[in-house]
Amino acid sequence: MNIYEVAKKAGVSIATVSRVINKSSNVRPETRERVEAALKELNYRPNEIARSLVANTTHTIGVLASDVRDSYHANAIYILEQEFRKKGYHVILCNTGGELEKKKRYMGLLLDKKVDGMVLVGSVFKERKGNSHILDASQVVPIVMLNSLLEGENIYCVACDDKAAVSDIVQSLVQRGHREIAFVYDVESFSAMAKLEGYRFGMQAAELPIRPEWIIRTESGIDGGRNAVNIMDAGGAACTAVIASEDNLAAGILKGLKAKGKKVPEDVAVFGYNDSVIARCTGPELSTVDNKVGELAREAAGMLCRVLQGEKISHSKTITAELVFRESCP
Amino acid sequence: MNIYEVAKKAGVSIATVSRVINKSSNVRPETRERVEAALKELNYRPNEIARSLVANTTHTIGVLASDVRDSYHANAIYILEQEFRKKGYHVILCNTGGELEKKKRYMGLLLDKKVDGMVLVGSVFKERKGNSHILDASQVVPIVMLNSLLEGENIYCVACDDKAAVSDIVQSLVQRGHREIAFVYDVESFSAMAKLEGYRFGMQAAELPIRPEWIIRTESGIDGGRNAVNIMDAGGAACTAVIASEDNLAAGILKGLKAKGKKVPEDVAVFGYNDSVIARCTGPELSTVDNKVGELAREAAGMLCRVLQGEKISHSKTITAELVFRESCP
DNA sequence: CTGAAAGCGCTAACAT
DNA sequence: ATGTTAGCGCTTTCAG
Repeated sequence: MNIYEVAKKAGVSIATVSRVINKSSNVRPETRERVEAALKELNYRPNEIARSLVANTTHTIGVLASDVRDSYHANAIYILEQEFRKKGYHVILCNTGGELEKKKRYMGLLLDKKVDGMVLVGSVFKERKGNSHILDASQVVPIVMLNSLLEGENIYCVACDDKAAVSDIVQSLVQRGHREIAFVYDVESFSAMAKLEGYRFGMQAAELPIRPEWIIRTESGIDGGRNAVNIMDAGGAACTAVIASEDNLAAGILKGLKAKGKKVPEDVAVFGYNDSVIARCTGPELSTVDNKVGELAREAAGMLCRVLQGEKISHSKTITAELVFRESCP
Repeated sequence: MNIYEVAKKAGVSIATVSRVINKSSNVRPETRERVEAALKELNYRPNEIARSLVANTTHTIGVLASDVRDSYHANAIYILEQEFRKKGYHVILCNTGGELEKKKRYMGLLLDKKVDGMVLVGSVFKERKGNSHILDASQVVPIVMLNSLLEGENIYCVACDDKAAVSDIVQSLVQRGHREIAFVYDVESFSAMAKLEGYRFGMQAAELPIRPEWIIRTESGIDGGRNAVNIMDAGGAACTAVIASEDNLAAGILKGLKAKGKKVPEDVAVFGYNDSVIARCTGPELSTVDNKVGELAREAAGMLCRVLQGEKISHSKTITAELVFRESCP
């Protein structure tokens, strides 16, 4: 079933069929009707691959994330897909994991497939050094980075101000009388580093000393959180509040504290990050940070679409997070 | 940058370039080297769109799920993407939501884009009646249904035996002395209905009566679970155990019970479903069902790939779930 | 072993 | 207003 068959059935040339399909230029109403009848009868649908080849645009966006299973990524991807769909774009999803090689390979494949643009979800995409693959790809298609920052002609960034958010947490905790506050994180991502900076900044702003044992790096996940409590304990780091860089870490911390007989929030206040469903499942429920992933994703999709339409837009946008207070730090 | 430029640089015809790219037939080593040098030097990469057009295959799979934010779907999609990637396929992701119209539209778009096959994730894709869009699409490309069942020439199904799993839960509960067991669910999906059947079957097998107040339909999510407790309470349905069709419902049930001063598992035992991260975050941690979504997804991807390679395979495969006992029902 | 040329299904410039 | 035709970038007969 192709355009030739339609043309034959309608008794016109393929050019005319193409015209009515694309609602372009002038076609005599009479002819148009004949063609539309043929279209309907044959149940014709244009081959998008052929269209892509000639139009040199696929209406497809490549979305890279390290791991969709992470709820932050899942949320971002959901919104991205919805928004792009509204604008007529498909989304090719790629789970790159953390390895640089894999990210590079994926980006190459997406370019081969002629995506119109890319969105890199999460701060793992900002490498400590060597972001040349991103720069290279941006020579070909526009790239939007969701929650990391990278400068480049054809690169656009939307990020949440994680530093400010954590600094705000510290301030809130200080107001509640806390002076010994720990910070727990897992991976050394751009975003985790921003949060750590926020912690440091907040402590300094409150003129509080920072003991090195209060900054704890652990494995990811609940077990990582639980383990962080052990590390803190072993280090003799008594503290009355803990800020975790992820809700799941905080959930583990809750478990760890409970195991040590500490009450939350009476003995120790706990803060998570992301406002994921986890924060509402734990007992006590977690105070956390709503880092507005939906808003970021909506913005990211909007930016990319505007760029694709040839608009000139600002290269970066920051969104402010919001603290959510629940039982673990009322 | 196209094959013509490479040909020119190497001083050969485009046919020869194509041959070395595709490692096909005989090319004189000497010529091959010249071409490979040109390839490297120009940093040439074939245009996959053009290839797709002539090959009539895109190496792309459409994956439809109602909502990636759901951790079950996210898990499925992660594995699907990984597995397909290994075999050289890309994945176009579609979040269809629950509406039939949207599902139909998406399937049409994917066919237009000439995907090589589709995977429908989750039991929302099996309609009560009117699955003609799926049947129609299966005339064009093979379709794999992950966790629902539909018969068709070119349709393949991988499902978890949810009925058996819930029936097993009931049996376990009965062994622990429970006789008054409730079942809580949210949407009336194929899978939820299978679980409900399992509940009924299990109760009957244990020769226990089923009171209608024990079967509760509520909204989705934590609040739905919490609400289910109120409904049960209002209905005067005293029971000593509750089985939820989803972990998040179970998490809500835990909260609801706590609010009513009931202790879990002492007063009421609670079972979730999915073995999601939620089950390990709650206090007490949830007993739940590991419904092997990873295994299902791996199997689904494997089946589709085999079908695409022309293999004849069985049209359906069932995977057995596993009960996971934690604090809410030790 | 290599090249010329047809064709995948479509759009768009150019004729008529 | 409509048709003819030349590509888009590639693979694949078919000749040589």
